[in-house]
Amino acid sequence: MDTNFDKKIFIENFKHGCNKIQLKKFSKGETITTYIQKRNQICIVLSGEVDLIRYDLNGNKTIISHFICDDIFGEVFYPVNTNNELFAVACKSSEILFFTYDTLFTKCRRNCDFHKTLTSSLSELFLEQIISLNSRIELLTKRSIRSKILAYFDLQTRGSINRNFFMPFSYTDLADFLSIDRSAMMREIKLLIDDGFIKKSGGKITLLY
Amino acid sequence: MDTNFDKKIFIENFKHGCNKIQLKKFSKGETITTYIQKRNQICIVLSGEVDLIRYDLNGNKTIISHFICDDIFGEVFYPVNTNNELFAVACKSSEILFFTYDTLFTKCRRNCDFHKTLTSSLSELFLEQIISLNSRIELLTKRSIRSKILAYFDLQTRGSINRNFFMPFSYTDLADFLSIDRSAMMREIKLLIDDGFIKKSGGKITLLY
DNA sequence: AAAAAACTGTTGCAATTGCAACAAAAATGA
DNA sequence: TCATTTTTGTTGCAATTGCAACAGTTTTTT
Repeated sequence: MDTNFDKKIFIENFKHGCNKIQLKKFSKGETITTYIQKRNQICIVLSGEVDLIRYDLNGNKTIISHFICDDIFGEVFYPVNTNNELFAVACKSSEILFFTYDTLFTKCRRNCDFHKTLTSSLSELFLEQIISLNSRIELLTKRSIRSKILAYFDLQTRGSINRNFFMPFSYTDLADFLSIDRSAMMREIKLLIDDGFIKKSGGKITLLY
Repeated sequence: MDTNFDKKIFIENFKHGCNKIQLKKFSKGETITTYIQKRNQICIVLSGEVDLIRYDLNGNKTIISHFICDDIFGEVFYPVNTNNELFAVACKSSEILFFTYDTLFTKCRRNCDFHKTLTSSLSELFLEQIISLNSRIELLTKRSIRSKILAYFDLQTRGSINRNFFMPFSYTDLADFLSIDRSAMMREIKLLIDDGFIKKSGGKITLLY
């Protein structure tokens, strides 16, 4: 993700003591936050990676989303859901910025510049988030495994001249992301190779069409 | 959708002549806009309803999303896509507010209050949008037709005491929204009725579990 | 009021997809 | 370094799902 969001300004301002925002560090496996309604918490990933996890009534674990640097997450982005709790867990050691949504629209005691920056940066971040959600929906609404895969590959090669890319995560995770069975996905990828649509060596995929 | 977005202020300010924002009316079937990259257009539905439509290479029509009052749409929310064009079309006679994303961060000639309101309202609208996209993803990632339907019904009955609701759109459209075959969906709904999970009379659904 | 269009309800059949299960390879970590 | 865990790759089989097709309703248009 390539935002205009200026991390340096954030951290700089943070150091100068805005009292409404907190920066915390987490090591791998630590729970960053649980999604509790009405706390209005917003989190931004400054470094590291974060999984958003749900445990359903049967105890099954699902990774709902995966956040990387500059991504924004928090319970305010989710519809009210009484059925099951969501957890944000650090996959790597990560630095996370915390604040509440209300914070943005009230001035802090020092009336710091941070708030002004934050408010305008936030629209930018929200927008990035919307684009990324829309593109995931675009993939999820494809009606077959083949078209899901191709659409994903296509998205990854946008802007590349050679029409190739390296998988940003494992095939197991890709199946999860596209909400399809892993083995069925692997089968379909093999068929795509046999049909001469793509080439694959390890994590490198090249489109041939 | 229940936003804090204050339409009255918008329109009031518009009348007072902010030169960066346009209000246009469309009658049913009219094309409101085509999604052309780099124009950075943002639209807000003040009244009426709007479909976002894609025609793919085979000429198949897909309704990608359906916007109602207070919803926000525009090409800035979509990833770059060279394959096929998107069209926003009025389903009913509609009033739409137009402006560009850049507009928000530059003052208009009159330095009007509108901009201030708009900027802060916008975060609110963006947030609503993110919540609604997340909840759609939640539905789309369910692995079976039955669980998709139940999750949708569940979402609709949130907050209702009688655990019932009226379909906000046709069953045909619901199948589209959940990205499943309509006949397969109808079959599954019948099974849910037979299994005693739900009750259905016309567009009214009651959950029995 | 009649005609046309869109939506609902249903079904048999075929195709895709998910599931279970396993071996091999790769990555992790003790 | 060796042991353990995770990921990849593969397959047969069963189940779900999509497709096609049609009749009956309802809604919209002329």
